[in-house]
Amino acid sequence: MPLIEDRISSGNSAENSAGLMAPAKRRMNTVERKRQILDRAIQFFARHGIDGQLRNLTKELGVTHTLLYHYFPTKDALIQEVYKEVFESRWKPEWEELLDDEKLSPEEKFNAFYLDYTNTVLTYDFVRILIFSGLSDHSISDRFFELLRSRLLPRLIRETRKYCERSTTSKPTQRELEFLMGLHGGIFYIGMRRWIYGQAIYAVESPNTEQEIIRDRVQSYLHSAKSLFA
Amino acid sequence: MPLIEDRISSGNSAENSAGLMAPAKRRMNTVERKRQILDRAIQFFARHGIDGQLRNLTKELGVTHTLLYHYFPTKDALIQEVYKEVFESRWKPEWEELLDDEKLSPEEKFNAFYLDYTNTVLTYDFVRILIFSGLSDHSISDRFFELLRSRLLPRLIRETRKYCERSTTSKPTQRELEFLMGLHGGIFYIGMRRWIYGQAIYAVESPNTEQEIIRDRVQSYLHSAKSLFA
DNA sequence: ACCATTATTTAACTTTTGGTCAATAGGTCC
DNA sequence: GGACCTATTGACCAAAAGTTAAATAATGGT
Repeated sequence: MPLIEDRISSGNSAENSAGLMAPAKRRMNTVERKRQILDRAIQFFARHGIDGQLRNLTKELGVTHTLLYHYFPTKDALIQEVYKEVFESRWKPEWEELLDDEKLSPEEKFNAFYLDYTNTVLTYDFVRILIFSGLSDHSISDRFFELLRSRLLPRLIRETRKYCERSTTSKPTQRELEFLMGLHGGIFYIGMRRWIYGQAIYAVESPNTEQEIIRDRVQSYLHSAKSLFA
Repeated sequence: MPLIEDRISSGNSAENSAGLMAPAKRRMNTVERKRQILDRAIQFFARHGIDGQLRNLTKELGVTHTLLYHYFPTKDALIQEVYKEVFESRWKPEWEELLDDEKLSPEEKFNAFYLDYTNTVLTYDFVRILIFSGLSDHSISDRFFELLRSRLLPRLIRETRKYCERSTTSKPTQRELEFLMGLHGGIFYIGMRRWIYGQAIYAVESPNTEQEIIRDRVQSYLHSAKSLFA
């Protein structure tokens, strides 16, 4: 009985009543519906964690929870697809190209990389799902860090050394890596504060300030590296 | 039926069978048992999150899950007490005294503070429960950050300015605070990597290295502050 | 040694929740 | 308009998990 009301008052149905969209398709084609479910599921599990209930998720979609089983064999399968989707859609191969670009200075690379990294990775969905994953089975976080460790960190260390005018041949030391993780973690912490702790960060001055923050920190990191590893 | 076996094979009962402890008290006094439950609950919820099941928690204690209701009215009440306990037991008023100590240099204060902060706050229980709280109702994280914001950050900014030989009278600027959060977040990230992502950090060289890491970062922060806010 | 107290257990209830399956009905093709 | 396909639903199940109430059994005081 309450189902009908829920359907009317939620999701696309509401928008329909405003006359802004095409009338509600009672019946969607498979690929479209699956896409829709997956998109919602990402938001949903990012907000409620993997313990969120399927009935609540489908309520947002305006369908019955049993419909999920038409598209995904089990809840866990759905979650794995959410993980995969979030994970694969966020990692940018361009980052590696950027850091390898011969025309840019180390400083420019750091600034450009971390600005884009912030905008891509430090989103509500990604930060929360990454951490939910870390808290439970590590299934996302391990893969993500492996990419970080193998693809990005070596390049960042190399650029750091270039900036310090040191040889880039030898293997990164523990100390160099840890110092870099200080910068990296400090930037990730921006996402933590915003999406985990719910803090409003530089709400007013916004877009410009973010760039300034990153610039300050990158500047500090590189400059200090020079004196620390001289 | 399986209950009996569980009780025999788990918790203090097992230790008793080895003859190492006093014989199992079948019956504990109220305050002692409550303490024991709370301690276990902290570990338990830190590991499994607030969705961990009471039956599993009490299994670790070697008692029936219904016994919990003799000490706590509801699961949520237990969790609130866990939150309160973890929160109140970790905050050290001495930090404020340390940062106000006239005999120490800014650099010494930063090093001493963050070393102790790391050892006190960056523990398995605290980091995970803080984040579980942030992910759900913010009940701990808000209070913790309020203390941080009102008690610690102003002092840390003041010491930063002293180090830079600037006036300490005016209100901290957004930019100064953000730069400080870079240091702070980078250090908190050590706990994240260790207790959320399960990464082994400087496992071999251990205790000394931690100090070195913090020193490097503090050094970098203060030094850069001097040139950034000159 | 007995009694009152209360820590602890046993059994049972309720709600929640992932999952199944047969029935319904929207859409398309002829 | 009928037939076929399949998206979608409704009723239902079983296990999980929080909660309650009554029964049991240590313990401490007299």
